[in-house]
Amino acid sequence: MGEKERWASAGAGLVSPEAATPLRADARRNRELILAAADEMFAAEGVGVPVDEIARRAGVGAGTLYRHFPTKEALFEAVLIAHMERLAARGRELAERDDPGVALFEFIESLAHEGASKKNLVDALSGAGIDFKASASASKAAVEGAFRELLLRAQKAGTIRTDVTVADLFTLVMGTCTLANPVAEGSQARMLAVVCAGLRVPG
Amino acid sequence: MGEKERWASAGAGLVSPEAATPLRADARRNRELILAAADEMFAAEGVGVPVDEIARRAGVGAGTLYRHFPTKEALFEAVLIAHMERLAARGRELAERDDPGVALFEFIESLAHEGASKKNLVDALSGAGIDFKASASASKAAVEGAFRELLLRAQKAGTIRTDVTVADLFTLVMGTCTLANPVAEGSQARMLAVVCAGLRVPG
DNA sequence: CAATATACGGAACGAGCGTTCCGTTTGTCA
DNA sequence: TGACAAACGGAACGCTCGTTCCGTATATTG
Repeated sequence: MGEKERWASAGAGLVSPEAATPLRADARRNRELILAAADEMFAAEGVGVPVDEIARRAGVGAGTLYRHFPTKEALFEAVLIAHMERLAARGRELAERDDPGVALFEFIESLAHEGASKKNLVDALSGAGIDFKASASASKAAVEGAFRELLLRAQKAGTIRTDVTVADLFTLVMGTCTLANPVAEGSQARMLAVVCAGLRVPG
Repeated sequence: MGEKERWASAGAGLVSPEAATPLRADARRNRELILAAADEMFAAEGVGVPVDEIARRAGVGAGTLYRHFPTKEALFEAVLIAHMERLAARGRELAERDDPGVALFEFIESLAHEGASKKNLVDALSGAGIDFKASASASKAAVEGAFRELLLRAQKAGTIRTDVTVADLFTLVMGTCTLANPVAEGSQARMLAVVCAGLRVPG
């Protein structure tokens, strides 16, 4: 009774209007704790972390976690959506900039920064074995849309070579994140420098 | 007894001299079938494939598989070593070339080609959560050594910017492989073009 | 403060998968 | 060809992990 629907709207996050019955205070607090814990754990250990561990980290029982997110995948999606919405917002903000070239480069940097050591986000954005449904794919589309506009503008301005696609860039930038271990200091910066240099129109 | 030792030398593959007791004919044949099946399955489905499925694909029982490779990880390692040895050989071959720049670019292409749609190799080479022991890390070192020499020569020749490291390049190139789905035709080629362009010394 | 729906915790269940065990088959060698 | 070690197949075991269930606790409302 009504629980499925609450889940659905909760999954959509900031997008939909508030659910019919507002959550009880402790429930809302726990929901946030779970999301925060999941974000950290997924980022640190990958999607393989046991659900119980996330629950423990959040200081709640497994049952509580499942009350809020009916499935591990749903939890994962909720975490991703938060990241993607932040990214999309950043993209829209950069679209206002004057120089399309530096706007694109700054977005690329944000992308890399957000994705660093978050293999989940990386996999999700590059589409590796993760199939989105409904709200999640909408968020992904928002990110891609913002990125596409930035790229197009920079290409029209003559700063960027015209043969690369949004998907190419996604993969390239995300690739620099898959190995974000603190091993090599400045490694990611150097890689991004190479990519950005390679993007400029030759000559 | 003596089985552990046979495993050890079998794991080292082409490197060590032949084991004391030569394998029976059917055993040798099955070993090859298992390796071939594992290579295909790992490449297609990732390291998550059940061992039983590999055994079935190879047309043997699970027990047989475990007789040859005492652990799933051992099987995985054996597959990887084969790939790495091929790569290292290619690197040594290219080190003979006249133009250090094109030699490096050709090696990068080989690397990308070998790694395409083989997430296992990608993860292994970039060091993502896979810890090698003994022979495997030797193979990895061989690949890295060959790569390092090619890079150094090209940098000395003034073709390649001097701030990038072998590790950077590994990550960058492997990044172009993580999404090798047949979605975008020519995507990998374009990405490699960007990377190679970015590697050249500016000006 | 009492009544009640809401939410909680954690034990228990079941599926999937790596690994082992053992009775049976087959290659090898005299 | 007969005997024996080597190798085989696949059922069975145990562990991990996602998910469910239910008795208990607590926020909310009048």
